[in-house]
Amino acid sequence: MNDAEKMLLQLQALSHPVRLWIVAALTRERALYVSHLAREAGISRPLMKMHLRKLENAGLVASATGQADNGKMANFYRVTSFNLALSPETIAQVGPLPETLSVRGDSNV
Amino acid sequence: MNDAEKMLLQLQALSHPVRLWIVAALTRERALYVSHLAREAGISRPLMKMHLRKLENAGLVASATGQADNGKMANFYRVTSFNLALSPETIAQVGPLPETLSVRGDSNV
DNA sequence: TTTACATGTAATTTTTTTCTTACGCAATAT
DNA sequence: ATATTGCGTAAGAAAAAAATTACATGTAAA
Repeated sequence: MNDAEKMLLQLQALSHPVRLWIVAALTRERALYVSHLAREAGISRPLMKMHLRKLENAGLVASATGQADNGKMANFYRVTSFNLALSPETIAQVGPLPETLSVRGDSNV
Repeated sequence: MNDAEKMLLQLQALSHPVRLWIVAALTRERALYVSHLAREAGISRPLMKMHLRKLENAGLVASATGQADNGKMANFYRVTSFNLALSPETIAQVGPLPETLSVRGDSNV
């Protein structure tokens, strides 16, 4: 995966209100587990899991198994120390996205 | 519009390969008009217009009417000098998104 | 005048993403 | 034992985003 693809993946991961909230929550709380996050956010656990997966695929959060307050094993997430600088220059630098410049005929538009 | 909403709008605007390409192109070329951009990107003009509108709504590009090489009036776009720093800290700072914490009952999940 | 190229927009389809619901399994506490 | 709380996953509905297509207008050049 090149730089442009990675940047895109990170941007897509962060472009949702719930996922921004997750990052903020994990920044304040060090580590939280899935069910807990789902409750706090007011969404279902499967949905929370999907959001977390998206963030994890982009490398913005990481997961580990641990023990919750109540003794049950839980799936904890923490935020990674990413730093993404977005300016015209940094975007221009990463270069083209593969397959973005697909062959396509112009029409009467 | 608060900081969190603005950040989200910018993230959503940048989370698409074509729109990243547009920003890169406008960074290199100072200003380009819609039809020209559409041809270069290999997409239809209405679609290019939609992408540009999304970028413009986020304040990442700006438009102005001008004259193209061929004498025809054209709708030029240029990139603005935005600078968006994305890290756990900057995201945690912007605060909560309105209505993100909607009331919702837990179910058997 | 006809061709070419620029504009705008609306309606519709296609595709992707988001979200819900429902199932099953494991472990702890009552 | 039974309730509670954690986990995972898969199927399908709903919503949002992306993309196509088609129409209409204005102007410069051949």
